[in-house]
Amino acid sequence: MNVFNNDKPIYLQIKEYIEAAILNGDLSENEPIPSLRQLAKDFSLNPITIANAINILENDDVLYKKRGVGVFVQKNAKKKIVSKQRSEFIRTTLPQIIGKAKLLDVAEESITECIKNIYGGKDDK
Amino acid sequence: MNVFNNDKPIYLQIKEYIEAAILNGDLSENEPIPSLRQLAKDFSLNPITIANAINILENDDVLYKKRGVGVFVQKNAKKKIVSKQRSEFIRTTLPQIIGKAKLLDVAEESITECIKNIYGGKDDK
Amino acid sequence: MNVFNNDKPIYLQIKEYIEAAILNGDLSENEPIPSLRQLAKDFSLNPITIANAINILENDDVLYKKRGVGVFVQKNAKKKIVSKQRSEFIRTTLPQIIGKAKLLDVAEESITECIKNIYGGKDDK
Amino acid sequence: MNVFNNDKPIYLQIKEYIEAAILNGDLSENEPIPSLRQLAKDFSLNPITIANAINILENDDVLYKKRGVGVFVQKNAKKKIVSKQRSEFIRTTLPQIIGKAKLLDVAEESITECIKNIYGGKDDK
DNA sequence: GTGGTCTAGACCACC
DNA sequence: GTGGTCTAGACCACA
Repeated sequence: MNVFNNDKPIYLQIKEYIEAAILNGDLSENEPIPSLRQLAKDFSLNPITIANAINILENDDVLYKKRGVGVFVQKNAKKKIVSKQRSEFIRTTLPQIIGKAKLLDVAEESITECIKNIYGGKDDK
Repeated sequence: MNVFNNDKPIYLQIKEYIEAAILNGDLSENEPIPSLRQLAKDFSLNPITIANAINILENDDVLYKKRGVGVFVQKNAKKKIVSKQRSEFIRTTLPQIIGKAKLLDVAEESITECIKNIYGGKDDK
Repeated sequence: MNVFNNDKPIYLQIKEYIEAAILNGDLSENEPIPSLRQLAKDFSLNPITIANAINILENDDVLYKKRGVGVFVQKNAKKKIVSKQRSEFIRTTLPQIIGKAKLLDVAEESITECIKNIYGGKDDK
Repeated sequence: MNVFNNDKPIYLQIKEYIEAAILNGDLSENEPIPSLRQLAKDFSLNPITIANAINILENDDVLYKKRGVGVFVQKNAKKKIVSKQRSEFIRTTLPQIIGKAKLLDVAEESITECIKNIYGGKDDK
């Protein structure tokens, strides 16, 4: 019935959904996104909930609005999203996780091994 | 002004704070932790919030209460915390995070550097 | 991306743009202004929005239309605009703004400097 | 019936009301402001409308929230409000107004005289 | 058609 | 008690 995770506000999930759509190219720069009401209908949500998500992305310089016309994807939106998430990740998530690892006595090698597995072998890329 | 992250319930942050204090040895097994009121004062929090965190840890068998005396760290509390969390951490959290790092194009070196910073030199401790 | 201020209706911004063009001589009396379609194209706007602005200025006796020919600047348009606005400006807007400046502790010099910048040297024009 | 100006969104008027209350000392730094629901009742507004205003001020670093406790005035809120409004004023309003004055052929002296009147004589302060 | 704002009323987690 | 979120439905200005 509900595609949304109950642990997070829906508007944040919508925000992430839009970001993902931009990142994978479903929404192109300088192109309009579906109208607020359309999205609300698609997700069976109140338009305000959608507006909430869009306003955050407008603040983040990922979307812009044209009065009476619609909502558009900013130029370089992709770059902005990635760089914002990356800096946030390096500043906050990463030290937090590594700190927890240390507290849990996770061997340094366990982590580096995990990195190697995921980042691929020497000439994987 | 506020040492707490507004995205997480404060009682969970208190719980994690106490766990961390046990893991890194600030709180020793069979020793009392600071009184509920003391903690509440230290963090400028409602005692109920502290009690909430303590009750969870009592349920987890990490703390135990002596009526009229105080709250104590269980024997083997460290082991309990670690064993409860480490395997899941290595199995789930770690790959998830490293995966996200790769998605965000975080340089492998950024991660290893962070590890060095937190884990410190080999005989740091 | 967007030359327009989102806080004001675009048609008002267009109206002010045309008035300014008349005041500073870019549009001369009894001469035609660019066609509605041209303006719409120039600003990437819906022609209706332009028409809206023009209609207001027609009502104000600043522009007049010749059917099938175009839109023209009225004789004495400049005078009309100025007389309509100047006395009110000096009587109301100016003291209001200077009052606000004082409230905000804006240095008197900041204002006089701004005046110099915009009014230019005495024989600037 | 309605103390609010219909030309502006109510939530902006509430925002300005709170800012004014901070500026004139009715709300002190590090002190809580009336609860969202109280304000809603006082103004006969929907709590969401109040929340809207408060969220903007939180973003502006003028207010901060404590979960389940209330909303508080930031340290230096006064300074922040003034400096923000001042820079905005100097950057935007001032050049706009002076520009309009020039278009309207307002004599430079009319402006400087107005400034003198409002900023006071030489040793007014 | 578009987005912006507001209401009334509800339920939630948290302190 | 606090703020956070969501709905359903309404009315507005604007393009």
